[in-house]
Amino acid sequence: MSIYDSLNPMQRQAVFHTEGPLLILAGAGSGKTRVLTHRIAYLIQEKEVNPWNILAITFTNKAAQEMRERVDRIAGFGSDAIWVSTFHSTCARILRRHIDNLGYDTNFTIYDTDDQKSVIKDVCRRLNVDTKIFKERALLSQISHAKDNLITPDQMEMDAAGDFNQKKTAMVYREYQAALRKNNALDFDDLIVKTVELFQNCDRVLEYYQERFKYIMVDEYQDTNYAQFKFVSLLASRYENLCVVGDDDQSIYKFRGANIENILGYERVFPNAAVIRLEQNYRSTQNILNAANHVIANNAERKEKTLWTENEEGPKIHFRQFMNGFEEAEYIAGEISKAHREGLCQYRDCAILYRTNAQSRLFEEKFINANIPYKIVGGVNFYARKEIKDLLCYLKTVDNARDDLAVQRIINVPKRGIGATTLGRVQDYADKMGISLYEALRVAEEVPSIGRSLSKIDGFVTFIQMLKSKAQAYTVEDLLKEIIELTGYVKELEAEDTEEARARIENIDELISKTVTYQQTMEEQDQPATLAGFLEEVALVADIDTVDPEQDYVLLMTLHSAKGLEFPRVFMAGMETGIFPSYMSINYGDGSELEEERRLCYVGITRAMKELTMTCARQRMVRGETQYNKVSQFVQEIPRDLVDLGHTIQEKKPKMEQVFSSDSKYSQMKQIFQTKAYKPKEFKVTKADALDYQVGDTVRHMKFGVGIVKAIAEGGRDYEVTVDFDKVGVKKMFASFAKLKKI
DNA sequence: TCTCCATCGTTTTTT
DNA sequence: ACGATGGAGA
Repeated sequence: MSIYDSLNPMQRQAVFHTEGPLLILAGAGSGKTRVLTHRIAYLIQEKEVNPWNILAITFTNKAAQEMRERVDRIAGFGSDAIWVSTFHSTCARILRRHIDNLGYDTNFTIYDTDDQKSVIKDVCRRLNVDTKIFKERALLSQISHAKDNLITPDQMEMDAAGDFNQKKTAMVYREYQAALRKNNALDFDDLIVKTVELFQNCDRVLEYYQERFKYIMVDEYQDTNYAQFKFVSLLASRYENLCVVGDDDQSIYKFRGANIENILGYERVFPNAAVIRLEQNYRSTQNILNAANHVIANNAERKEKTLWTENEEGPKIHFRQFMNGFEEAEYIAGEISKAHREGLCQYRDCAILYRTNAQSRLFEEKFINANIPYKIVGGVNFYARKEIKDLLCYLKTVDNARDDLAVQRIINVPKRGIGATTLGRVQDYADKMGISLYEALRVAEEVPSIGRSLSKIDGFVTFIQMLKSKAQAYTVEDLLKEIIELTGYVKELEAEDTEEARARIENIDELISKTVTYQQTMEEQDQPATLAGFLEEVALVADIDTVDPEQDYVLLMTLHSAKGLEFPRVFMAGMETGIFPSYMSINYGDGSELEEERRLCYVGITRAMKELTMTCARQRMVRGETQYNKVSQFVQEIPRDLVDLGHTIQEKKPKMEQVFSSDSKYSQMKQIFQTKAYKPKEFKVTKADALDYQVGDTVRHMKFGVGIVKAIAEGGRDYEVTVDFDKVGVKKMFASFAKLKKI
């Protein structure tokens, strides 16, 4: 009896086929993660491959972590030497060691979307490009697409020929790249592009990694772009042990440059590739799978296949139409509440999937009302919050003073009386001398007509220099705390004394605890905890990575975020024409967009294991105006006999008392909602009648660990508890946020 | 230099 | 509806 006996014949074939290129076409729920983990175990145990020689690329950090854990469980040991991570993290790691070959510093900064926008804006201003005609967004997306396809500014300009607009874009692209280089920064796409460039320019480096990664696996291959394809094929070109797993029906990132040709043309690129299909689904009931199969069959551009299952038939797909979005949300909240009360499911068994992030709001309202714990994935990134970005920019400046953007952001935060005029003068001087902004600040006395601002600038420079000198000896945590202390950032917020300010302080505490976690993880892995490492990790996390499977909450997310996940109970909300499929895919494009939406729908349906509910509203507020939408065509594509329609339309006659009670509840709720907007990740309960701990008790906090309660103060809607933690010292927090447990 | 207010556009999805 | 942006006034 071996661990491989539990696999079906196809899965076993895939596991045992270790040499040479292999394409696994894995339908939804066909156990591909199982195949990948067993394959890694097989390589290590039976083929005696050194774990060190294995590279596995996953779509998210969360998937990477899960894969490592599962390999650990079946292979027992050695899994920590396997390199499992996302494309972006993998490339960042390689570049941190070798990017000096391309003339960058190895402590480069990674720019997020906001940073990119600032750079583009600046570039347009310098080039006199009118951003009313050339939208920053459009420019960025064109640049990004060029990078996805490894097109350089020069090439873009050549391709433009006589096209004026295209030429202008190429110009902006070139200038944008120059600005990034000057700041010693890379954007997300650059991580891949520069790694490919590195491989192409430095044979030695390429050879090293080719030898190192003798066995390569890529998950979610249908969503790779050309640059990523180039990256893996360069790596694999020596041994050709490249195993890719994907499903063309689940390709949903074309808008991000994913090239479906990568998977469809795999056999052309690797003529000796073996192809294995996994078509047995182990996840969903027959009804759910049938529905999915019928929907996806409407797509013309696909590899024909039909998933089947031996699972039970299961309940029908529930479909409900409501008068408006409120009732829709209320219904779903009610259903989850009921099922939980009756012990049919835990909260974490349920997920609500929608097309756009904006749709999460209604659910948030109703969930607070119904006291259901939930977590919203996506939306505004934690690290994109103002207070977080400010502090991170301090860290960035300490780490890489060439990052002008970071310096610009913090130079007058908190207010130091250094305004736009002064900054402009220094910037001009820096440009003229060809030095970075920070260097110019250091020699500010040489800047013409700088006047009284000089002393203020000197103060700032001294401050940063002081931090820099401490950075070597300090942990990231200490450094961050020092910055907070000396800038008075938190003090300023405390003085504001608003709900909003308190929420920001909460976020800052969260950031501190993230530095602690980082330190711990690095120590566990026996790696040095560096400032650059922390900043990199922070830049490359997706919100979905922070989902904790141990915690019992309902997950709310977009269909895109749900890729790769599964839930016993799935609710697909907003099944309306114009919402899903989005109006963009209907009005623009050539129909391929609509097919992508349909694949998205297919992904959604196949997330469900036991029960699937689709809902829609007749009337919906979108961007402040009321829309009347028809039922989504995707719903119509499911055969009638698979669907349970409930009792016609869910018409709810509002009773007087309901109007009143819900009204007052709504205003109550709205208050909470506003504070929550800064802390949407945690479920907030209303003030507990009594806390089950008191001053002097020992309590445990999820992140800060064990500590002793020093004080409890009445604070309006909530208790403010002061705790002295063993690890992180004294903290003040709100009882309902902190969820302290007496021990 | 900072703060307040009006105007504008934005949204489909994300590493 | 909402946030970002830019202009005007203090």
